[in-house]
Amino acid sequence: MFVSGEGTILHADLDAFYASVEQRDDRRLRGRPVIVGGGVVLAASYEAKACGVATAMGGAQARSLCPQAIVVPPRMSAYSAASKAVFEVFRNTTPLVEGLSIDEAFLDVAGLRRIAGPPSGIAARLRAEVLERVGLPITVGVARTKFLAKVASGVAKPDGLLVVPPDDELGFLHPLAVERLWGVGKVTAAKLHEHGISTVGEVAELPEKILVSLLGGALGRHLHALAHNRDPRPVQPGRRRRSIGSQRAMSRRAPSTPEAVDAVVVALVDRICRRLRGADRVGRTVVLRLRFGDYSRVSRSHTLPQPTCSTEAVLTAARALAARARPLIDERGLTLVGVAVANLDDDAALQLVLPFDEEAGTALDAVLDTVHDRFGSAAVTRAVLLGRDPGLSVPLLPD
DNA sequence: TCTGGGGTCCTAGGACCC
DNA sequence: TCTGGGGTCCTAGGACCC
Repeated sequence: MFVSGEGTILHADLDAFYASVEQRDDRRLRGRPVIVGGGVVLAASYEAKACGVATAMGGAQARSLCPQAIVVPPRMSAYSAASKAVFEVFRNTTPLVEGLSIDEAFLDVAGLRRIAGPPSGIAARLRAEVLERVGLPITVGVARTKFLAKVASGVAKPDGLLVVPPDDELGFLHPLAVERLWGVGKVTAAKLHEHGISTVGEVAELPEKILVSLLGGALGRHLHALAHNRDPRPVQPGRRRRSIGSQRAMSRRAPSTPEAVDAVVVALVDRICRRLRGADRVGRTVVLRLRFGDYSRVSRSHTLPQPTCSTEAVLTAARALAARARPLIDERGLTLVGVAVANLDDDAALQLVLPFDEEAGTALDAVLDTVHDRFGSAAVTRAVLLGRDPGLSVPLLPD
């Protein structure tokens, strides 16, 4: 495939997102090392990163590396609002926006050349606009493929813009460390290092078969393709979330009695189901995730016959899973509980059609009983009855 | 130095079906 | 006496990402 001119895919990535929001909102933090989060580092400003502080690092280690750092508690609603504002700037640039997380997205600007000029100019204006409207620094990578655009923004960070010239993509890519490849983490990097492979170019020299035998089918083929700069994935604006979950750390000191675990499970399920209803989503699989004192983890899951966003239905399943895991909890000591609902369905409204017999005065009660059983009491109060004959159709409108 | 909270995707085995 | 080939769904675990 030959494409002339610059690539048309932008990867836009906010720099040290949470920390940048804190610096934006409190001028005393500007230019100084900032750590967001106490127990572990959720985000570190570039001044803190210069001391060696990294995301997900334990708080004690971070403070010893950077004693002068200012530690602030996270303000999730502020980050969420900032993210919304940034994504609005993205969508003003092009409708083809694929969000990857709260702070990064792909933008396809292929169709904009006539009205907005070349991608490098669009990218420069995008950065200026995010800074002006939201007050946050953002790095943009521009390339012909998503993968390369993401690599480019990673290399250009912080507060940078990097356009990968289409006629020298491999020249840009091959000298990079394998860790730059999307999908190569600690474990995979270690396996590659064992075989004397440390750059992308060295990965490219390996036959696909060898990579597959080393890393498994999907990852082997994926890395082989990426190392040769093959990435046909289009920017997908419509991507939807596939699971919604919530988790909470448990105190090591307090014993995780069944009652204590249940209280956490109830709170998590309540939060998740509110989010499900708020997003007009329903799910079928309930997953319980546990982490223990020895850092081992397990998950237990159960798939329901019908998708639901009902707190009661999800809670019943989650409680049963917790009961199954009880022996492990007693044995290893609980440090984290998570619940997730997966197998999400896009349907905004569910329809339930039941036989309706006008003669029998209990027909409506029977329908509402069924609605209650399947979707919970909130659905009953929202059920709108439509139609008469031969069935009664009840569209359920979640929150 | 022991660690948050939110996700994605892949693998592998077993049940079950034709 | 011992057994094909294909598929789907579910469960559990693991690696990885921000």
